[in-house]
Amino acid sequence: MNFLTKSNEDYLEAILILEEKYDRVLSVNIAKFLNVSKPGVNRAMNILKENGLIEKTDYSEITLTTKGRELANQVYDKHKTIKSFLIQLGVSEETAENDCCLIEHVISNETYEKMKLFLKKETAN
Amino acid sequence: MNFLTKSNEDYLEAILILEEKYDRVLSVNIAKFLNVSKPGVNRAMNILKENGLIEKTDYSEITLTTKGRELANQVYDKHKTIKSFLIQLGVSEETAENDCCLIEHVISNETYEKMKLFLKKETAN
DNA sequence: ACGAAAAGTTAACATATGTTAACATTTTCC
DNA sequence: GGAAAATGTTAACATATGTTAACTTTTCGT
Repeated sequence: MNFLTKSNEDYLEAILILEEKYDRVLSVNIAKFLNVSKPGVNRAMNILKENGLIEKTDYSEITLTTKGRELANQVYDKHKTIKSFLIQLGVSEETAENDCCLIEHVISNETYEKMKLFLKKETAN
Repeated sequence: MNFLTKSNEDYLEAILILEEKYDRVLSVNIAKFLNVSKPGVNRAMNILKENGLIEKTDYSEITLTTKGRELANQVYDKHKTIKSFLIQLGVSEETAENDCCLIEHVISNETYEKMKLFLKKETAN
């Protein structure tokens, strides 16, 4: 799907989620949201920036570029779809949330498509 | 489920699979099977040995201990169940094989149980 | 506006995992 | 039995990712 590592995909996704929730996104918010250290966030932001996915200067807040927002949305959509799929399977909301974070990084597009198909069928009833 | 990393779980599983197929398991077979280098196998074997999961001396073949075999079977069972689940979902055999290798390392027990339940229901028809 | 608190950065370190190159040992086969 | 091939090991390196400690910059409150 893209050129980011799992970890950086998570950072990117977190920015989108936090942006929807608050007016601006600070490193410290990402750190708290993902339960990682501030230097961890800092390094990830540099990588996202190098890849043209966010805009940021030293000590500034973080904003998604158009490209970054698109990619983040793709990742987040996948996240939400897999979560719904797991819930449909009978998994609890909490576990679904945890597991989908991990599954979203490893499954093929084919499996992802089949999950969407399954959801469509089940929801039709 | 256990104390091994994903990677070492893969190495352990590979030993079980190769053991079923051939009379004895050599490092080079594992390297070919997993598509990794010989030093990679060597290091992993040392870790498995330290954890009492395999028996091996320098330059010797590799055998699973009772504990190692049990754990390998647990991992492999999970592998096979997830693969069946994906195939039941409509995923191709090849993709199912690839994806289950990755999924098996990340899903919770709860999700795993739901997959088994789903399979049981579907197979009942 | 200034000092304290909060946030961000940098440097140094740790671990997991993969690699290649070089070397050691074992196996195979004439 | 000895040389060549196969296999195994070690060392050195690379990358991804997380950490803590120390420092810098910004923000906030009075």
